[in-house]
Amino acid sequence: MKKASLSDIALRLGVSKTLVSFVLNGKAKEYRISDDICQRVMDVAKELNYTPNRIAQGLRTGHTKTIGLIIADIANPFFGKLGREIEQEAARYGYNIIFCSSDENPEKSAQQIAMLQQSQVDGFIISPPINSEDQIRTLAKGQIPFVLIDRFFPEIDCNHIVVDNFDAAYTATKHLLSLGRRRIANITLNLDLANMKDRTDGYKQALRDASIEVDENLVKVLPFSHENKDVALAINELLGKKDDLKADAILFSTSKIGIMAIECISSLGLKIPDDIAVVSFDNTDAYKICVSPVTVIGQPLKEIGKTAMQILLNEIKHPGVKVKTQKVTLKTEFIVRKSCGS
Amino acid sequence: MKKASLSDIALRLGVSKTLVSFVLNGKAKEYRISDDICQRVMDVAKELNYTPNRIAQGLRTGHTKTIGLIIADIANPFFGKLGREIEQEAARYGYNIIFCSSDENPEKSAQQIAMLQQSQVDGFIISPPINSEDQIRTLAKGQIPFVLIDRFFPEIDCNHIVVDNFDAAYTATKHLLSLGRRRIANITLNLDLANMKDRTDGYKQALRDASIEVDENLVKVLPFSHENKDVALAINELLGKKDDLKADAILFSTSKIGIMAIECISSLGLKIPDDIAVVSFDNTDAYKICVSPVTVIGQPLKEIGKTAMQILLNEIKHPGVKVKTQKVTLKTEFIVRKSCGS
DNA sequence: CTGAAAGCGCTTACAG
DNA sequence: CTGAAAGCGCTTACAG
Repeated sequence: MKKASLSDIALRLGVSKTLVSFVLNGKAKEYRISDDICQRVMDVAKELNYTPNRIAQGLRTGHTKTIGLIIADIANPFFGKLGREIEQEAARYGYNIIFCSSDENPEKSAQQIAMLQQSQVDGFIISPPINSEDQIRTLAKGQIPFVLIDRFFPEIDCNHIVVDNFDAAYTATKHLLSLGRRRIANITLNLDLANMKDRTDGYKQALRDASIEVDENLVKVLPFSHENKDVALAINELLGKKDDLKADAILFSTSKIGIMAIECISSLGLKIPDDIAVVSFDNTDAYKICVSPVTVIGQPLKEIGKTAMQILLNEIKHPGVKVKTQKVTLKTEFIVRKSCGS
Repeated sequence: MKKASLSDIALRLGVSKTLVSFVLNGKAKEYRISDDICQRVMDVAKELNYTPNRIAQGLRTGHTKTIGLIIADIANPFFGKLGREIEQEAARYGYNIIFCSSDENPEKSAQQIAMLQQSQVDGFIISPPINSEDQIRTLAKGQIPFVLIDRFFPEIDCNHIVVDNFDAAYTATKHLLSLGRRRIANITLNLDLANMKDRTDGYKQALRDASIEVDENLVKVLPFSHENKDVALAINELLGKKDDLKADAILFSTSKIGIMAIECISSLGLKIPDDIAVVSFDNTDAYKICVSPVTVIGQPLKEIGKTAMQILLNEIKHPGVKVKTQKVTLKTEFIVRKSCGS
């Protein structure tokens, strides 16, 4: 049994599709359609189990009520939680989310953007990989609203909502310093990524402000597709040295790194915080039940997701009107647990 | 600057849309279109930066190349990882995924199914909440292919792909028994959910097979929306008793429960596995860095996701032909770590 | 080999 | 108050 369409209802009632459309879209009073006919349309619609074809609506009206979300990896709890917040906010306004995991790969994200454009999404929320500047620039020239999250490109003028990464890393590093740690390391990802760079910059600045020279050997940069062995190598280089060359604390720039690193540290038989203090970005669940619960920099995921959707929906509502680009920087929350000692 | 359409190309070249459509869809040789014209169409398409409107294609052809995914919560790493596998497999065939988190709420899932139907998805992958039997039954009567994952309704004949929950729980419980544990508890979710029921059933059977009477006081059933306090209450009831009434081991039926429970156990100052042995469903990252790395029942997420998509795509490819419903049960992997002692 | 035409299911000026 | 008609951008019989 095929789905009922507008004309099925119209035919049945001997009225025009126009009428049916008006009634079903709540424009009955606007067009002063008689209560009688109005009621009959509704009745038949219910009887036929009518439900509008959004694809047809989309073709006609030009908006599909779906938005495209491109993040690094939906399996990463950080992005999963962010996705959830975005979904929730979107649902409140009847929008659907198509998600795409880019794996921080600009070729993939380019292809995903193209695909989503073909699908006529009404807007994008993107966590752009490195080397995707051109894609974003092209997007900025186009008509489809979008907002960047988690990172952005300082040189591109467009909506974005990020977190004060510099400040967060600075705070975390100072915390470590205040507890007497001096050989503080940082394990991070490709520094071409603005957020990662800011984190490492904040870390370095805190050291300098404490008159400690930055030792580049203590900054380990991992590839995006890092696996346990990459992390293990970094940990070995950091901790497998003589006492006065060894790191006595580590700042992890992502929780994915942190989890792998802690697993590695434990397997080496080292104790946190006694042998090594540890602090990490992202308040992931794993850190709560860790050998030594991890002191973290928590990000306001709810606020990021909600704000991103709000900005997007606002632009979708008012196409053409060039509102000021929204550049939002949110504060993080520093949560002290036991992994830094006391 | 508006997006170029088929007719823009046709107009420019003074040919018909038909022709352009044929060329761009790789049917040039099938319709023996001259190489010359073929080339010119391609050139103009590139020049105009043409890209097909999938929404229009969808309206015309009846398939949108998008599939709807309904799971409990994309922020839950279990579903996040599953979503990732599904996305990956879907992408290989040019399909997009719209995801919806139902929160195990049947009203929400009903609404999401309706929404996705209106969006003309080509198929569904659903992890159905309790009390959604009617929705699934209705779906089964309809034309849109779908496959259930993680749980299913034994009385409804439809595609599903699940894991041998009974066997997994049985194995885990036997493991605990073999290590001398006798007062083994189980913390689970609403047992109306088939997978949860199977887990608890497997647990009970293992006890019976070891001639141990099942003590219903040791089975704690939490609401779906459980929070720390709910888990804390269960833990207190299990461990806050006199020695011979106290549980000496717990099987967690989900990792979400497990993580909360372990956090709670730690905060009580109890040691795993000395004070209490612990084993859990789902090999989540958190368990690897846990106070005492947790022995788990790992699910074959990759295979679940991949198989589900395969079944779905196959049905989409062959509409109408009523293939046999696919009912797949996969094996789990029992991974022994330190949380049960030795 | 190529084109005119219909139609997917809707919305929305326009006309009366 | 109501309807005929156009059109969103495509695909696909059908005809020549």
